[in-house]
Amino acid sequence: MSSKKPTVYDVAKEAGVSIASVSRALRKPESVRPATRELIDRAIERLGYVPSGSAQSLAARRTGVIGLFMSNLDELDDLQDFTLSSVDDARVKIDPTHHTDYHRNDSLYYDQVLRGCELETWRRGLSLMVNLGLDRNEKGLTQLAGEMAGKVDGLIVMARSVPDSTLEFLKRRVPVVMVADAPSDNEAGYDLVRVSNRKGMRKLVQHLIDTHHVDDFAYIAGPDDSPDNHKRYVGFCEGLRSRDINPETVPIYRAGFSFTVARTITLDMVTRHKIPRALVCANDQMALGVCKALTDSNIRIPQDVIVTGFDGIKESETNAPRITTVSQPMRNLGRAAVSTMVQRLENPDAEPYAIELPVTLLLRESSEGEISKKRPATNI
Amino acid sequence: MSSKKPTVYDVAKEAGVSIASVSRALRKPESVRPATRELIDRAIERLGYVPSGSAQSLAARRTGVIGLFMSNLDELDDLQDFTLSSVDDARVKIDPTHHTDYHRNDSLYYDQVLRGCELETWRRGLSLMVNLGLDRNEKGLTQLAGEMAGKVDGLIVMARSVPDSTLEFLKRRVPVVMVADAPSDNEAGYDLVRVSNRKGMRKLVQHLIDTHHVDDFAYIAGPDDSPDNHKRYVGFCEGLRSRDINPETVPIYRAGFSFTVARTITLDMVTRHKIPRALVCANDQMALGVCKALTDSNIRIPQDVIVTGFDGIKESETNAPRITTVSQPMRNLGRAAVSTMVQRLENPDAEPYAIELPVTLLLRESSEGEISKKRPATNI
DNA sequence: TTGTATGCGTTATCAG
DNA sequence: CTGATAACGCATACAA
Repeated sequence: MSSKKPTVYDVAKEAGVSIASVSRALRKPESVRPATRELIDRAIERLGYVPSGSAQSLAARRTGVIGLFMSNLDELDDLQDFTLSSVDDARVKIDPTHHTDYHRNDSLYYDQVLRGCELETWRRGLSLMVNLGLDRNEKGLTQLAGEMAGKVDGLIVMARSVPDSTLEFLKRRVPVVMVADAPSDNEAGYDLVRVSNRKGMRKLVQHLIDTHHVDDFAYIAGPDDSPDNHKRYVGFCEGLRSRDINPETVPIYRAGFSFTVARTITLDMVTRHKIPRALVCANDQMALGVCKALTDSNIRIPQDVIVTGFDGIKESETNAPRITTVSQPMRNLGRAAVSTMVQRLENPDAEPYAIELPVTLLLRESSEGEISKKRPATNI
Repeated sequence: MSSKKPTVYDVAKEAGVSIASVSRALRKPESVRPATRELIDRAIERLGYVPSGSAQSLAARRTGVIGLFMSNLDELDDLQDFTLSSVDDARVKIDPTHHTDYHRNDSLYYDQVLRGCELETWRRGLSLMVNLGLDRNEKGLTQLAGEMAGKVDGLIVMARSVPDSTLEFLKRRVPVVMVADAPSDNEAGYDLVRVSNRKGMRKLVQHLIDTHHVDDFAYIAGPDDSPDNHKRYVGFCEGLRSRDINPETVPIYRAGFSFTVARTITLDMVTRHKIPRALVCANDQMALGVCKALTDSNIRIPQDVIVTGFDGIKESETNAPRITTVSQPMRNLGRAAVSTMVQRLENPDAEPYAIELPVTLLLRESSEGEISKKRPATNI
């Protein structure tokens, strides 16, 4: 319809005032006489004027946008070229089996954190810009993240989605908040939002020992380069030591956070009759794989073997039996990240923040056996 | 560290060239002599220069950002004020029962569409800006969406997340792509991306009649103001008529897409002994509610009653029995929306697009009974 | 190929 | 309270 987007000039002319007044009427309405304000509002209404975000940002030196950078690479697996076509019919498909495509489960984790970011930015009147960092090489990643950094006031980065060098680069331009556990605590000049991996795992282990008198463990670990994985293992050891069990007596199996690998490993354990009383897994996916293997081998959970996970993904709850796990406050991770970023923006020179969110140990059938049905636990 | 962010001027000075060359070196590297390009690249590197997105957008008259506006209001229910605190411990909770908080299932739908948008914007080198439109009144909504419209090249709007008036307003400023079915086809001046609701439901009904000889239906409908719901019902009727069944003989129950309401309704039907051979639901949540009610009443699915859903959410697959449903290509909805927007931006004066994505009828145990285990169906 | 100058649409500073 | 006017950081047509 209208050929060009109206600008302040158009509005000013239409209202018979100067552009300065228009700007004021929008930003500080009380600083302009009601009569003229009325005039301006009308003009705006008539023209359908909407301020240009770019110009606003440029002049005000802030965008009101916070960036979220995530990687989760498994997306690439099923990223086929997509083109619009006119196919338009309903296909029929007999759906023969349960799709155990657990490989995409961490997407769910990201979704939740993302949702938390959306909520908190919304609540604060900010916008959220989301960018995936997929298959690119480091140079491409840096460039992509750089472009983003140019468009936002601050960047929230999910764990391990960019290499350290890129992070260094980004930090030079905008404040960065990492959502992740970090190798050492006061690592670098960025803020940190994380969960109590260590304490959660420790408490879990102590519970198994105190309540179920477990003294025969095995640990299914994630990838070595994952700080989360590391912290959980540390917590695991702490728990053991606190009850006078030497962690070095406990076998560790590395399954890289993978359902399939965990399953294979467990099947192998079954074959070799080397099954412990409790299998503690560094995440839920692996716990699910372990359960699958055990169930298929007619080994009872938890009567024969106790299985535990970590994260609290949906499947840990829909699985049979439901899996005892340490649930992360994923939504709140996102909200905390945004809140931290806002603080940082308001206070650029403060010391690096490092906030740690509490986790919740969820005791369920995979360790407790039958649980009496009380009222549902509230969850956040 | 560095007090101010470097600009083109800084780079130009550092490299001993003009700002134009710097700009060119970034935009069209081949249009600048390798030697000077090298010079510039070095300077950029040294200064850690990142172009200002705002300035770029302002000068280039495009932002490279696409906006996604969603509403899903159930978020508000659990949106408590969130503040950073130093709570830092692991809580323990006995998790006594399966949380059937199905009320949050459509979040999953949104997540998937969103994910599709992320993928496609990424693939095209664009950015995605996400905004929630929560509890605001119409005026607030319009303002929020308006602000967003000022920051993006185009706006993708999820079904029913803004009132029509707001839509009209937005359309005056940026191209709009709706993700939704629409009451009448060539409704207004915006583009449309939707799925074959009608055809999917029709095919489902025909299958039930042809294969299972069902001649005794009941229909569990969603909210009246949902075009999706409406189209599905139309398809339902078409399917019946195509097999010489008069749709008017089929009772309709309105459950507003709600698990709980559907469950209640079904329990009532059980009490009154008015259970048909097949219960066709307008979405999966309701189908899940129906199943719950039937199972609790010791009624067998599908031997006694066939139950079907629509959407293909995760729970339709993890439920026991798995629910026959018409699955929507949610990811592709997002990707199609972005693709459509890109086309629109390249071709502003084209006729309104209206693309319709095919759905897939997934036959599962809630209608078929035991299904032989073949290889898993591939899903996109 | 490279440099100069102008415009993009707002905000903000100063006078009036 | 209102109106000129100078940034804001970059792209680009035009000149050199």
